[in-house]
Amino acid sequence: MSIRDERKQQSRQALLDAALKLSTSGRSFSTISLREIAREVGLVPTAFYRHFEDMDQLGCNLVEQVSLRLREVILQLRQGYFIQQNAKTRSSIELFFKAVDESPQDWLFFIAERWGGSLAVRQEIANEIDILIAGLGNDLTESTSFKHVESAEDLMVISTILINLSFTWAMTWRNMRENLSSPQLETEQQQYIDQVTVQVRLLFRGIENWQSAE
Amino acid sequence: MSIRDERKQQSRQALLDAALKLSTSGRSFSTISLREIAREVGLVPTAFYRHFEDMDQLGCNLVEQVSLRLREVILQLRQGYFIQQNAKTRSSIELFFKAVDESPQDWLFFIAERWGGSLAVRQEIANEIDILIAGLGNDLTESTSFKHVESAEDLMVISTILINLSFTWAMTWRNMRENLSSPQLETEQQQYIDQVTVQVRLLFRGIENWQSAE
DNA sequence: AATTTAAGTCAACACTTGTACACTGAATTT
DNA sequence: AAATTCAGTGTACAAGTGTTGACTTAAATT
Repeated sequence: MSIRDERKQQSRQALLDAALKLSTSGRSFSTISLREIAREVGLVPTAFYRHFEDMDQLGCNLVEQVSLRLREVILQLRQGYFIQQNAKTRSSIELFFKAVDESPQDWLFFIAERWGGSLAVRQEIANEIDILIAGLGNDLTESTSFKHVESAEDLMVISTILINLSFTWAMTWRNMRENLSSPQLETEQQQYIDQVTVQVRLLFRGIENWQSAE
Repeated sequence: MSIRDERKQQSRQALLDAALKLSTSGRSFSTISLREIAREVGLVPTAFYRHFEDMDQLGCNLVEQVSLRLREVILQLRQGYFIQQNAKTRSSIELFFKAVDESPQDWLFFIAERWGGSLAVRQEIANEIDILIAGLGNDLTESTSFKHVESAEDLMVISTILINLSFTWAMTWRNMRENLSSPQLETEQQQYIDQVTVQVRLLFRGIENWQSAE
């Protein structure tokens, strides 16, 4: 890549990073301005247009980028769970929250903007969620624990539940960090992990006793 | 109530209604302005301050009002389900979507602003969701289907799952209406009702086979 | 070495925004 | 009947917004 292209790429990435940072610091993507992003990066407002047509386009590109990272993380979580035979539900959930804490901005942006103010961004996220659900659904197909579930559709249903609930878990988890001080936080977090563990166990209990097309 | 108070109340309600309308027409609450709301109502911008300190306060009052209506609807759904003995899951879900279609703005606002741009609104909604969960949880305690579940906490977990999932259902339902044309819409909706029915049956299958504190 | 390309700059525009302040006039109270 | 209250008006201002067009200047191409 030429020097010029490389520098352009850097600026472009800086704009995306700034947008992600600003739209996950208490406000939402649709309330931050083109000028704010440029200012954050140290560029003049008009330079924005050298990289994106408008905020919507930046938003869509940001979703794409964030989605790629989330897919990677979720993939690892899936493998961690399905590969080891004696997988404990609780430790998997702990890993999930660890993943959320390692890149909270990705999760916050993705989940908050799912029903957020920009139509273009919403649609992009909807597509991406379909892919996430399909991916997890595929994993379930190959897992031994669900061999008795005959319908592939039913496995997609389970995947849908898990993905959607996981978004609520992630947001609730992050909200705790924002609202509680450090001594209280630890115990509340443990309690929440317990609670989510019960949620998942309950769900799996349903799958164990499931018969397709009843 | 005096004539003056009555008129004030009317204006106040008009402002709240306009805010709800504007923040559920493709954009979000934090992107609409005080002036837009006043314009929509037919008032001068500064008249806004006779009713609310700022947009955050209006937002909180709006959450309060919307919550009250949602609580009422959910209460009826709960009674409809628990009172009749031969309650069918599918018809209950149909009733749920009917409720969503009857006041879509309430659901859209409540769910979208749950992770939206205004901190004050977010906190108000969080409180309200806790109440919704507790209410449904109480109902479950009294239902014969769940007598075998000993721990009250476990019932709250079920309630939490149902409430959180229901929000996703409502939003997905509404999105279908926005993205599809009328011939396709009907069949897609039926399919989605089927899908959600499976989700709920799966969940209940889990509860049936549940044992607390395992 | 001369020319072209294009990321970033600069100044200026037409708008919208929240809010302060002094005002009007009908409903209320005295 | 006179005085008061207060929802709604009108003007004004400083600050922020998206977008325009003409510019610089270093990198890339010829």
